[in-house]
Amino acid sequence: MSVNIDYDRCMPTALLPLSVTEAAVCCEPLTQETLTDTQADDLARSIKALADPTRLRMISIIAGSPEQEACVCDITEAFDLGQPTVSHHLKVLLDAGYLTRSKRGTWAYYQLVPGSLDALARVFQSA
Amino acid sequence: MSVNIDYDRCMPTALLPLSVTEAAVCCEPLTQETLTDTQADDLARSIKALADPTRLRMISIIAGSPEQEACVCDITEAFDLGQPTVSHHLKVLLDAGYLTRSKRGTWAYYQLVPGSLDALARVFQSA
DNA sequence: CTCGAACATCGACAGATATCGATGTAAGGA
DNA sequence: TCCTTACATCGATATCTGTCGATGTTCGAG
Repeated sequence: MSVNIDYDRCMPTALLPLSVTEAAVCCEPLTQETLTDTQADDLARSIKALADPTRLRMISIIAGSPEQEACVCDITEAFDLGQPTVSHHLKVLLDAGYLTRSKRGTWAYYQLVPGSLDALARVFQSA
Repeated sequence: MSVNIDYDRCMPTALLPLSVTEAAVCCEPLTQETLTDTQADDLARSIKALADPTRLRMISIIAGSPEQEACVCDITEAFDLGQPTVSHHLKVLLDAGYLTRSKRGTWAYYQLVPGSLDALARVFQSA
C-alpha cells in the first residue's frame, strides 16, 4: 500500500469547498486506498451536488446541447419548476464545479466543465 | 440521436427501488442521451446512497478489506458513531445495491457487490 | 433454558434541503 | 427616463436525513 497524495492541490486555500476536479484528483479509486475524513467530506460534497434528479437532468440537458452549453431560459422550460428553484439548482452545480456561467446580454449560459464528470468516474473505477 | 433502452430490465417489477447496477445500466453516459424523469429518479437514488462521507468511508473500508468484505463490529470501531447509526448507513448501502449481507454466527458481514461502483462510473464517463 | 453478545429496528429530534413567492439587479428597448 | 425581460437572491416552510437512546431479535455459551 502506498499513499501518494498531493496535499498542496488538495487543500488550496483553507476550508473553501473544493471543485469536483480538485476533490476527485485527491483520492485513489475507492477500492484502492481507504479514504481519510477530509477526503470523504470533499468527495461527499461533490457527489451530493449530483444526488438530485432535477440536477442530473440539468447536467444531461446541458451536456447534450451544442458546445455543452445552455441558456437558463431553455433549461427552465424543460422543468415544471419555478424560476428561483431552477436558479438554485444551477448554483449548486456551479459551486460544485460541474458548470461555469457566462452572461451575454440579459441571458445567462451555463456550460459543462470539461472533465469534471470524468474525474468523478475515475473515483468509482476499480481498475 | 438514438434511444436504446431495455425497459424490461429497467422496471423489473414496479416501483421498487432499483439497485445501482440496474439503474446505471438503464442510461447512457450523462453526456450522450438526455435522461428521462424515471431514469433521473433512479440514478439520483443510487447516487444519494453514496453522497455521505460516512458511507463513502464504509465503502472504502470494505473495498480495502480481504475478499472486499468486513464485519459490522470492525466497521463500527472505525467510526465515532453509535451502533444503530452504523447499522442504518449499512442498510442504505445494502438497499441501494452496493453491498450484500451474510450472517455467520452472531456476526454480520457486508461485502461489496462486484461491479456496482463500475456501473456508476460508466454513467459519468464521456467516452 | 437462561444469559449475554452482535446486530437490526423503532421513535424522536435536530439540522439540512427542495421548493416557493417576493424582491433585488442588470441589461436592452421604447 | 421608464418599462420590460432575464436572472439572482432572500426569507419562509415542508420534507428529508443523520443521529441517538430504547427496544427487539437471533445466535452461541454455559
